[in-house]
Amino acid sequence: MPLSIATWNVNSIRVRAEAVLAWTKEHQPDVLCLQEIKCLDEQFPREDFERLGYRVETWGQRTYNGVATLSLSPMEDVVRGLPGDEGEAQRRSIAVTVAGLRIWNVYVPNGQSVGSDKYAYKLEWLRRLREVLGPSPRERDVLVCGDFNVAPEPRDVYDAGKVADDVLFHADVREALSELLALGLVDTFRLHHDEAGAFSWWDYRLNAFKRRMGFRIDLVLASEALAKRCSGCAIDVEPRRREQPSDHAPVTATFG
DNA sequence: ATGGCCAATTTTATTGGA
Repeated sequence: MPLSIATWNVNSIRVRAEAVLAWTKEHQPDVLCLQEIKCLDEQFPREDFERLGYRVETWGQRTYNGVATLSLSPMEDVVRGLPGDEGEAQRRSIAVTVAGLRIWNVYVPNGQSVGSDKYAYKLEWLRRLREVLGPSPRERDVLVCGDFNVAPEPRDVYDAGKVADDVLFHADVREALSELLALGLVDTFRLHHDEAGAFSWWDYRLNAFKRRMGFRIDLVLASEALAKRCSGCAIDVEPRRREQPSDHAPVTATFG
């Protein structure tokens, strides 16, 4: 049975509720992973999505971060956060199981600037994600999707020379992403597209979207067994063209 | 030229994002 999984950093669900609801109604992904909901669990517009047939699991926080996973089918074994999170930790991940498929929804830290404390936290967070996934991608069907805040390769940024020291493309974070992939995960977009210039995020400043100055940092990673059944992966840039958009575009992968 | 925009809160500035 075909299954579609979408991931979208919405940059505040309260500002974007109408746009996200319209997109969800139009595309009806089986599972929708949202990042940067920027609200408490009780502020999430749960009922609006339930009216579209979705179950809703949130891991929100005030002001920053926050993730939510929505599913047309029941979700089991919901795990909020990562091992090692402190009591007041940033809320950046939620894992659920849908039809036997383990789905991690992640919002990897941005890192602010190379060499900063936040950059160290980004690398440490990626290490903890790798540890919690452990050998699972080789043992079962696993998806890890979300905003990774890392562009994997030169063809995933608008100008690899210009952004070599960018916090989204620096060698250190790309190495950390490589180590995650080495667990047995596949970047599903690259199963179906070889071209450069396909991006999922554009800075609000600099007129970056119109100038095609983007990064592909929103990814759907699939365990190798699952990747064999991946029938497509696409970035939908339409929502980014509209009024008051998120700075990220949604990415949808489908499995046969 | 190293900034510009956007969202939330601490709101007429500041912080963080990416």
